[in-house]
Amino acid sequence: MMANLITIGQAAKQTGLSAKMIRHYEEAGLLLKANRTEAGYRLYNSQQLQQLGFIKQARALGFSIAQISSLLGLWRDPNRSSREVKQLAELHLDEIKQKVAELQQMQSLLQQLADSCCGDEQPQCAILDGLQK
Amino acid sequence: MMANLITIGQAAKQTGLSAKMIRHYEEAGLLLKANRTEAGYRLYNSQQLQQLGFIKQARALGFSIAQISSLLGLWRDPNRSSREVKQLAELHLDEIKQKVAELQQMQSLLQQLADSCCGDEQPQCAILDGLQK
DNA sequence: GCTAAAGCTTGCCCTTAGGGTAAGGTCAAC
DNA sequence: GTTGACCTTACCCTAAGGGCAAGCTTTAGC
Repeated sequence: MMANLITIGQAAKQTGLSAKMIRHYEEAGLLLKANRTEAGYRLYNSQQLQQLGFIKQARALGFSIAQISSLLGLWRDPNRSSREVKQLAELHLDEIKQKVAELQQMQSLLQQLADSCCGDEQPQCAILDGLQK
Repeated sequence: MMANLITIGQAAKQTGLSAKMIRHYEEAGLLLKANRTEAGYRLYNSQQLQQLGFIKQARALGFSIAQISSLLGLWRDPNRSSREVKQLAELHLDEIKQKVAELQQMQSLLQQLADSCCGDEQPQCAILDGLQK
């Protein structure tokens, strides 16, 4: 069995994460404590690399560390039901939708103010007036 | 002249901010150091209340403390040009638009994954498969 | 007048998801 | 044998506050 173990810097390059993130995920409990060399260097195998990739994808979709912890638990659980996974995903989807709505509300109000400000050399400014009200 | 000075708790109630936020804004330099009673209690007048209202409105539009510091500087400056204000607003508007775009991208990808997950009792799950790839 | 409650003060730790830096140990190449 | 690249832990920093503790002040009730 070719162990093919790599250090954290290699793992970082291969996954696109930073070494700092990988240590952070370990400390946060997403990963089991990595094996170490005699000198204390962390060592990763291909399975752990795959988990790191999973985490990266989940982060890219905006899942929090806590949510990813749950997702990884389901991922590792052969008795999971996809319903549980979908529930987690839809909860997060709702969070995203709400954030989008909030931001769009801000955007709309701010755009209105900006549109009504002539943006010239005069001190009179509809934006400041709007904030003052 | 009826001074009409109020303590921080009253100011908080009247502005809808928390006392903690008001102290935070003072410490961050948005407000001049509030006058104090002999016992050290902060006192606010109507002008300062108006500034707090301004800050609250600006926060509601998503401006950061640093941006609000600039906005307040312009607000207080009789020689300002509305062009400067509008520039700040449009910079922030661009930030918001970018954030919306990022979130909508996440939303779209996550929705696709969720849609392709049947969400039943089986362990096979398109969401986990998608995160694994 | 006394006392209890409510309000104020500062100071410290906590949150998210890491980034940055320092001091020091380790490994590989030359 | 030494230099440079890599690794380790530990600490402080971010934004915008929330929460709590210890202690002082003011107000209200009796």
